[in-house]
Amino acid sequence: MNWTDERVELLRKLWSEGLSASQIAAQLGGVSRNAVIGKVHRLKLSGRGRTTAAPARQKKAASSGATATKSTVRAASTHRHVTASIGATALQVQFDAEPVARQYLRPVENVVVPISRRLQLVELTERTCKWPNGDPLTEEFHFCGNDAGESGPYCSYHSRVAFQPASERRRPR
DNA sequence: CCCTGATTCGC
DNA sequence: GCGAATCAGG
Repeated sequence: MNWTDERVELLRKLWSEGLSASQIAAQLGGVSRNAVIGKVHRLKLSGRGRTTAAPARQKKAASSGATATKSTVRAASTHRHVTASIGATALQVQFDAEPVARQYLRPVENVVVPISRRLQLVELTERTCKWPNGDPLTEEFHFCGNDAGESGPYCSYHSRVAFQPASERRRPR
């Protein structure tokens, strides 16, 4: 892959939008994050507000079933578009509009999908949750992307949804 | 360990 | 100019 004007332009755009080098590399395709960083420097584009950083970590996969409660309860509040940026990683984290909307229709336990990192297919790694959200034919489509550990393809939440034992299955009715 | 950007240096 | 290897840090 060579740096065509278009690719450089896209690089400039994404970099200015605050995406990390690895994410930009993923979207450009054919280049490593190092390649992106190197190019950024050569273009003298470094430093965009927040310098050095790596606070994009959604820790705690929970070791016992107790932890799961937290996220479920929290999201139940309101559907404010909490545009939380995780440090330098300007991932636009928001609550899924659809799932939250159903909340008032059925105030049952575990109905809300936890925060999604809204990753594109190319951004998935071996450790990101591959639970798909939305219609694959629309722009809205994305993957959960939260930490999936190494025990499976999904995060703790989606693992429970996907591999729900028949005994625990509550008939949605 | 995961990830982040920064620098170096052989190609 | 390019980018893998390496460094420094959260």
